[in-house]
Amino acid sequence: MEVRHLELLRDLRDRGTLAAVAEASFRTPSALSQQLKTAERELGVALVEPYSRGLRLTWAGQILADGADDVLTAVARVQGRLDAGRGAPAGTVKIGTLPSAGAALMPGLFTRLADTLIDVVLDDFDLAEADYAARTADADLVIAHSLSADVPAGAHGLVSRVVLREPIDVAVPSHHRLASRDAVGPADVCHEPWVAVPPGYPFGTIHESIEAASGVPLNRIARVRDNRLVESLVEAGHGVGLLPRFSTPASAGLVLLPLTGVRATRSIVALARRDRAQRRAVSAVVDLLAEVGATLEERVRPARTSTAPTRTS
Amino acid sequence: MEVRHLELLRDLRDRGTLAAVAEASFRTPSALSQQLKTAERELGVALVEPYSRGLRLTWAGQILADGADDVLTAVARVQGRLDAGRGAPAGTVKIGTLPSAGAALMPGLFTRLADTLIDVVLDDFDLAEADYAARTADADLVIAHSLSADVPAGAHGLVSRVVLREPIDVAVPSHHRLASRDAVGPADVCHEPWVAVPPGYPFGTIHESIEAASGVPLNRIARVRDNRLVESLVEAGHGVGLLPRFSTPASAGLVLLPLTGVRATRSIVALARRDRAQRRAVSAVVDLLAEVGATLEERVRPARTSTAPTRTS
DNA sequence: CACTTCCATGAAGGCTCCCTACATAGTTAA
DNA sequence: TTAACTATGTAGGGAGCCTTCATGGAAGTG
Repeated sequence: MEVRHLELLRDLRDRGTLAAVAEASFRTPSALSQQLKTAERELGVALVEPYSRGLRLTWAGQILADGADDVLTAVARVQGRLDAGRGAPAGTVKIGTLPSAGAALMPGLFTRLADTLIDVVLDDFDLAEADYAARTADADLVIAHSLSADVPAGAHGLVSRVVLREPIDVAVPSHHRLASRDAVGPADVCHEPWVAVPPGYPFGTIHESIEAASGVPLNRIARVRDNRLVESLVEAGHGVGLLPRFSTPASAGLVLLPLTGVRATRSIVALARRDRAQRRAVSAVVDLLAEVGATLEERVRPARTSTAPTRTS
Repeated sequence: MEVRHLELLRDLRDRGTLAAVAEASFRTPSALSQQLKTAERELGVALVEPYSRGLRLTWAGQILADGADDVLTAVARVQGRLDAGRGAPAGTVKIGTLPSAGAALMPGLFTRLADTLIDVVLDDFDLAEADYAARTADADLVIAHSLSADVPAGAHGLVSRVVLREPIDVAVPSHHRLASRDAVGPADVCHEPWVAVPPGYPFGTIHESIEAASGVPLNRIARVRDNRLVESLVEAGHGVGLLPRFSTPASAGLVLLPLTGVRATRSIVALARRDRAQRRAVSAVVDLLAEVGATLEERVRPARTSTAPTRTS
């Protein structure tokens, strides 16, 4: 039983096809196919079977793929202990993030990393909530979000940590009749024209909650994905929209109002595969992200406290 | 970090010198030396340092050697799960045993293995109690014994299981004045001539306990290791001796008497390295050994119950 | 102190095995 | 049917592991 084979089966389970694994590991499908054959010959069991255009793991293949998680985690743990004995964490951490959370967190992270030996390579992608988990195959750390729970869908078996709980506010133009309010509820905003999102996209559930709470179907004048686009439409007075509080830059043209009466918070979560999370540099970055997140929550909340008393839970 | 390197460091830790590891793995010391160099280059840390004639692990080497235990155990666990899914356990199990316990256990084990797919390769050696643990590097399973506790000295980090608790009896010639007794105490036997063991050998502690309990120094007419030799000297009427109850064949010439008043029991223990213990065939053999042990304990105890009531604890 | 023995290490070369390149065959969708 | 995707098989190059042989240091022995 060779670790190389275990790793291949894990990657095959995670990426689905041999071709995808080959591309990710800079090898040819042929090499991997031969490796599978070798593993099957050595173990005397079928590990994969043809399925549709590609392959599917047999029961034995699944056992080995799952076992690979344990083995590779154990290896990573040893590496972590070695690093710990050697001094400060170092190395390169590959981070993939959803853009808005990255905008809120990365500046603070980069500041904190300045006097460490850790380098960060940053990638960003805008995906459906359930698709972020799969990106942990490529990146050491994936910054995802979840609107319903504290751990996004599909993150089973991954290490996850909430680094920030971010309120989703209602954005209105600064000359709007509601602009001077401290907060708004569903009844206040249900008759406004809305800059909404395409079906299935993250904030959609909040739009639906407003409809459910007020009993009024929203007038969606636009369905866009990009938050900067939402901002510009709202600023121009075409309607109101939903925007995450910390990721939205202060702007003269619009005002963010806390939304009460419906759940309007998203959890920003750092996801990592178990083995990658064992790396000392990776766990250090997660700690720093949580620190940045706490700073953001602190910095904004007291600002409102000065004008109006807040309910501290 | 390659598993091959971890394994090498573990073996080096367990066997002491590169030459010993080389011999055990059918390679040359040169190959291993080069492998160590490669590992040090890849990790950027010194793993070994010259010490006396040989090598010594550095702190980093120790971390990796200990980590190897975890990693290789995880690998073995996967193998075990695979075997479990495949049906009956199979393969070859290498057993090393102390001779007397082997004599008691192996016949029953071989009987039970007859209709399985498991093969056993048997080796035997007579060692000091603390030296059995080291043999787990060579054999999958080591049958050792412990007179003081349930786990022999030096067995830290190994899987151990008591398969049999064996009383150590006083052997007297069949025409001896005590031969008709049901049991004897220190005061009964302290004035007899004794066939004893060399200093440091297993049963020595029991001889000393008899001296301590009776206050009489024993008259040791001989100091021998081999139990068959003890038997023949006792049968010939030269003195009395200590013999393990189950490992001593029924013989017309001598009688075994339970020894009361001092601790006179040894634990027969199956030892295995954590990774080897994960193999399905190995754990199956351990189960069978425990079964054989239970049978031995059962078969002998009720026999005495019929003549004299026993204290069941 | 010389001799022996047991360590580890280094250079040179063979050999195994892994990967790439290229060709082939099966499956799905347009 | 064609195109695009999958996996698989064969042939060949190359990296890396191991062996052989030689060297040097450390400990024990006469």
